[in-house]
Amino acid sequence: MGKKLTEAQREQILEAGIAAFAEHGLHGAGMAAIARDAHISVGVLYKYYADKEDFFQACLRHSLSALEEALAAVTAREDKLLRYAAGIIRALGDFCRDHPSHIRMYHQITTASGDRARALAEEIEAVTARLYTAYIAEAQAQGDLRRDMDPRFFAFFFDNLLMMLQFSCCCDYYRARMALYEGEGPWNPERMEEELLKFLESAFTWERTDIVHRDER
Amino acid sequence: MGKKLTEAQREQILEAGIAAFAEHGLHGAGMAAIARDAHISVGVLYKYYADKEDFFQACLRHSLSALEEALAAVTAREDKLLRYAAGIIRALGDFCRDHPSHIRMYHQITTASGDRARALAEEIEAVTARLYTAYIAEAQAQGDLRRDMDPRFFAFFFDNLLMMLQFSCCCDYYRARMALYEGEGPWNPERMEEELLKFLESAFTWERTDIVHRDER
DNA sequence: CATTTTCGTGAACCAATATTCACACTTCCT
DNA sequence: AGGAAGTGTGAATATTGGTTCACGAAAATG
Repeated sequence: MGKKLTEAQREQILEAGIAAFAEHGLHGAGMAAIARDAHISVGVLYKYYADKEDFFQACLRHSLSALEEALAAVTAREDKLLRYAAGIIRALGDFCRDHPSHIRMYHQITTASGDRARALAEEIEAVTARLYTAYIAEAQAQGDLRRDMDPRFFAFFFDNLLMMLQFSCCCDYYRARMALYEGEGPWNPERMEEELLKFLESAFTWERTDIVHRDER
Repeated sequence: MGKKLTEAQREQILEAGIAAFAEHGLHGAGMAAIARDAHISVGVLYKYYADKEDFFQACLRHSLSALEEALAAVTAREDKLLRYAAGIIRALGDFCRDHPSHIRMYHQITTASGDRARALAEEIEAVTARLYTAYIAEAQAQGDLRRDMDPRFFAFFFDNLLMMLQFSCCCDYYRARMALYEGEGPWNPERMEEELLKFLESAFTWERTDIVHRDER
């Protein structure tokens, strides 16, 4: 009908794209289905975006800016390592609840290969990687972190746990997998955050000494 | 032409399928390409397997039996928790080196959704989930594990770290991501295993007490 | 108000690919 | 050896899905 698209519609298109890429993968998502979900025609997708790849890039940038915003708030606020970790965990948990399909899309992206994978990893992970590494190195210098480990490994393991937390929250496969560990007593998000913090606290601070050791039974 | 397939050829077909599913995903892998890689015609795929789904299931079962074998050896051998953890880490590291495409295929599988995801998670993860949970609960009863945390969470976090380790070893995206943490000094597998064990050891054994605490600066 | 430009539409086109099937070659049986 | 049964082949078929484009409707222009 010729009327120009509103800002809300453009947003709707990107969200429809994210949902589709999240559900069916970069290759599996269909442009026709995306257009239908966004209540526009396929033609308009190709007016605004050169092709499927270009559209996907737009969806990704749209999502990343929301994520960066959520994390920046925590980084500005906290300075003690464990409080920082707690803040990040909380912020990511909220993001999972607000935008589950974004997380699912990130997960789909991890199946890329070759140069494509490198470029995407750089774009998506560079922010948090540098953020965590700098923070953790600083904490070690301040004495808030054990000194017998390379801080880069800490940042890496920390991020590994956070990624799995997000996937376990949003992706069907990882949800089903988590259910296997839950058994009869299901976990709630608060409980999960609390236990992960306990786990991290000891991994962060405890150092093996020759004085402290348990019986060798 | 017309000669019956040898056992080696049947193996070759399954490996070609695994490589294809690993590279392009369940949906993206093409039967024609699989046949070409396995040096057989498409027709034979449909003689041995009803359809693509059936063939995929055969590939999965083939791979899972190899994985179970690798893990069973460790479970039978070790009984002390940290030695067990070290054995599992080592065994999975070896498996990654020997069969990287199998790990990549597992990763692709995690993008499934709905009932499919549940069924696959059950099939793939149930073995390790039960294994780790039982082992860790036992270790806690024996006093090898801190008592202030639910053992199920330990098993879960432990497996989370192991999954990420495997993906970081085999999948392009996760390799690129790990490189961001490595910086200029790349890590070798031994170093990684060692650092992960240190990380786990403190998380496993350290308990917060009111006596020990650091300055609040 | 007439004309031009911009924008959205969706049927049509085309490339990719899962699946089938008539054929040919091998093996087995008598 | 001769025929029957079994097995692999790959061109042909049908379907799916990305992309294009001629059309019509809305805004902009004068």
